[in-house]
Amino acid sequence: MLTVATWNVNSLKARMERVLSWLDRAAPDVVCLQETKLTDAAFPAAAFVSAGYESLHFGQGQWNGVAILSRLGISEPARGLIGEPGGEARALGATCGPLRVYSLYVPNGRSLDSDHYRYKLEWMDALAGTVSAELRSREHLVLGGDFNIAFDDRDVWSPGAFEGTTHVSAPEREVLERIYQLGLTDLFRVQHQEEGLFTWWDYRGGSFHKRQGMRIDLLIGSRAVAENLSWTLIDRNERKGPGPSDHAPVLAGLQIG
DNA sequence: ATGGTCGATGGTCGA
Repeated sequence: MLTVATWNVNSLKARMERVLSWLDRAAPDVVCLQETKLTDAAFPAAAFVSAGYESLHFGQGQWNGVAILSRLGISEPARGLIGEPGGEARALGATCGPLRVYSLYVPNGRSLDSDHYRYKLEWMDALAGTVSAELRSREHLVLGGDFNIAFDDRDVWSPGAFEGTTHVSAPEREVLERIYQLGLTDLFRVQHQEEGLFTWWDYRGGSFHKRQGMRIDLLIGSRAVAENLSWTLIDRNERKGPGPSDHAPVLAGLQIG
């Protein structure tokens, strides 16, 4: 059994204590982290070594920043996507044992009429191209990330509340569908079909306790990964207690390796 | 419910 996970930590500096205790408890083999908000120089690689993980980090400080932790070795780093717009630290690829892994922090989009929304769609185009290229040589591909897209209405607490906003617009859902059509699967959704299973809750207004969230953090696997999927879960407990990220980790168990 | 919260900052902005 091989466990992969993704978690938007919303500042690794602010979250490090929780991340280390979660690693100890959840014992994942490969972890994709997003929003580290660190420079590469400030990334706490030594602390992860002490916890048993090799790591790669692609950061810029202040905003964005993605990392991969691995207990299965880590090699062949890819910083950024093929033809990626923006030049921000939002995508990091690595080979971890039998898996080719990407940690992804998709642009938020802000609003449907903003340049940042167009940037989001262009960024997703670059992701589709990169995935397509990776699939030519890799059988076992896993994308873990904060996609900032709720693929269908089951993935938001109130479809009415999201009308006219980002995360649910048809172009966003279509570009994610294009990635699925390359042969990839939303690993959590294939096992859990009900509505109201979320990975992100706004800090404001007690959203978590009101169960008002979105499912935007995804583990997406190629066919060879999906065929060997054993279990998936959202670690809701990590959204509780003092000093949580606004995102919960998502985990998957694979019968690989 | 456009934010009453966070985290980057050290003004406000981004989510």
